[in-house]
Amino acid sequence: MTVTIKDIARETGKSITTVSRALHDYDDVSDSTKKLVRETAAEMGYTPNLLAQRLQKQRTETIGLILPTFGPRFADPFFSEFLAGVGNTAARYGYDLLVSTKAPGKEELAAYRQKVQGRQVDGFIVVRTRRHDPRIDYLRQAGVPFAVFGRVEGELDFPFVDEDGVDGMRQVAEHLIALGHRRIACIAPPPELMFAEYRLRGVKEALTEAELMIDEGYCATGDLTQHGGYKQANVLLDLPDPPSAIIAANDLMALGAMSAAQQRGLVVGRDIAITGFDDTPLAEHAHPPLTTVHQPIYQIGSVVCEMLLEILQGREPDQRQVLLKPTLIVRQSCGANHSVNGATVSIPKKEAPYT
Amino acid sequence: MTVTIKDIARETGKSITTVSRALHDYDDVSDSTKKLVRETAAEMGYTPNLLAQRLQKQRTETIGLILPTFGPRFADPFFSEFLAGVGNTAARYGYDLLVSTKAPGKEELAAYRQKVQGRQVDGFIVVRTRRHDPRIDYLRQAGVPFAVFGRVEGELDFPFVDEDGVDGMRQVAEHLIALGHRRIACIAPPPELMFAEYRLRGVKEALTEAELMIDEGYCATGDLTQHGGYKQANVLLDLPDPPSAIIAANDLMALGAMSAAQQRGLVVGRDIAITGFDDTPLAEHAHPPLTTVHQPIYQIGSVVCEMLLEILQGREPDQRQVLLKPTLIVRQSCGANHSVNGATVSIPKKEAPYT
DNA sequence: TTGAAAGCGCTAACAA
DNA sequence: TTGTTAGCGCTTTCAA
Repeated sequence: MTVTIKDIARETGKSITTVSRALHDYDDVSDSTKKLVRETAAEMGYTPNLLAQRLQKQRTETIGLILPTFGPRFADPFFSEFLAGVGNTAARYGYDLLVSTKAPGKEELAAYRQKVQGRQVDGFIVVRTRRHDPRIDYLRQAGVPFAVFGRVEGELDFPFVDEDGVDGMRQVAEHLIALGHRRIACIAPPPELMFAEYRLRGVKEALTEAELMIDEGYCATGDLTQHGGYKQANVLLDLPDPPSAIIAANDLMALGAMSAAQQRGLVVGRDIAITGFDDTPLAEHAHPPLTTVHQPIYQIGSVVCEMLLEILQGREPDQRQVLLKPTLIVRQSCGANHSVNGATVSIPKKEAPYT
Repeated sequence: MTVTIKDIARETGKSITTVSRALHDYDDVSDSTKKLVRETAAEMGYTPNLLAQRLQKQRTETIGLILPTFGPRFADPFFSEFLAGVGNTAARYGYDLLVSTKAPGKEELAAYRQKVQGRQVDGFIVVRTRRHDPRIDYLRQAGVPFAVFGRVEGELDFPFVDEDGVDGMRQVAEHLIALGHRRIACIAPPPELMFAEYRLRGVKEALTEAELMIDEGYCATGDLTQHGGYKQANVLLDLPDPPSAIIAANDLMALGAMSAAQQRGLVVGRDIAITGFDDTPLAEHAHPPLTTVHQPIYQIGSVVCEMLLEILQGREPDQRQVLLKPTLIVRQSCGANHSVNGATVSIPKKEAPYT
């Protein structure tokens, strides 16, 4: 049924060994036999059985990616692009990508173990790091190669790519402060996520420098979904002294916050400023378009995958730890400018909308 | 380094065969040896080498999923949820998921071939079908098991799950007609996609029944992204006699269309009706919330995966061909109702906004 | 330049 | 109830 190396051997009258070496272009095989072997292989439609090759080589040429899902409805515009970055890079190196989805927790860790011990992957890509990340602890201790999108608290002795969340959020907060905002609230990510720390810190640093009060009541925590952003924005807007600007920790929550504000009849970009983080395609086409921080997510996927692959091939990656400087993308949701059909018009802006 | 069955054999003084059978709970092994073997296996931290098992069994216990990407920026809120549905189901059956991303075309087909011939997968899940789908032709001809999300033109002799796009779009169009709309335009998907056919047909059937003219100029084609929806909506709105309602073929394009309309100062849900398809979480939190057709994407992923797995295990799936009846989700973007903080209020609606 | 033989880790037919 | 043996498809010493 399927053609094996043995069939080619029989067909050409050569030995299995010779066929194998001919196919791999060893230089101790005569050109004539090489030619013969290759031609018959092609004729017979031979393709190597990767399983057998891998068993022999003790390498799987597969990298694992276990996506942490939160809740059943896992519609993240973020991960699909990341996945494409990782996948395309892996394919370029001839590697396969083994993907699964698991909510953070025991089962998740078990999935890592299982893939390692079943020798199904050569290494892992880890995403969405937690402050103390059991996945990284495990991989480190087990000696399994891995590369990470994100950082953790404590020892950063592993290869990673991350965006500089502190810097990104500083830019956002400084921008809002420059626009005259004084009552700036934020919707933070779940605190166990490492990037929550950075993004929050960026906001706080900017506020402190501007000598603005940091009110704990102004800092809500959302679950990174639109719904979460919506709920938390409502909490903030219900405060006796509501904020004039809301910094959401990601685009999805910003969108939710926008819809909460709009439902109250507020005009986003005039009555209230709202900003996001990630610059997903959603941000550009939101209404109004969302001011946010750009994160080259496809590239990040690509680079983190490349790091891992270099390591797996025994090479030293160009850079082992990459911290990307993010770019602030100013659109209309913060009221800084308002572009209609390409023209930029400024919008009447109140200094302190609610006072 | 890693523990194999041989190590256990040596340790227990049993033969390799006995160990293997003990671990698999064969009933021709004495309880005492079973116990002994299992305990030592556990002690030594044994986990089977799946590669070896699979080579022997000639089954990979892996299913392939090659995502067709369109353009570099592939942020699809749709696929991640689908992926979760497929992935979780596969995991439940003990199957792995091999994922890659390829733009439709030669390389894509080559990827299928390579995975089949390298015996890396037992079967495939195919998504986003084209009218004449070379992937399905190939898999059919190669005798590789597969299950499909979507249908194709011609012979439907394979297992699939699909939503009834005709019905879904009929519901949308009929709803708009009932609301008094007479100038209904649509932004269709790329025509090579099979679901374009169904969704378009649904619209046309409803319009024909209502004895409304179907103007070719009223049917734009978008690339399923927000940007595409934005561009095409602008084309439609620039017409001398612009539509009073725009039916977009998916949520993303609907969102883009909304932002185009809003940029012109139109109030969506009052001056113009806009509808989507998919009911991604984006729809619910759009501003205004988007009237759309619900598609249980997680479930679809789960069911299509289950079908394939049943087939791979030699069983007959419960249902081989599933056509889901979609549900119309009426929100505010079509002007039918307008819900504020849970209360439903009707909005003044113009019969023919532009006349 | 080529081939025989061992072995990657496992399963399964067969014999004992 | 257990062990011997062969073999999945391949790579790689080692000898010829």
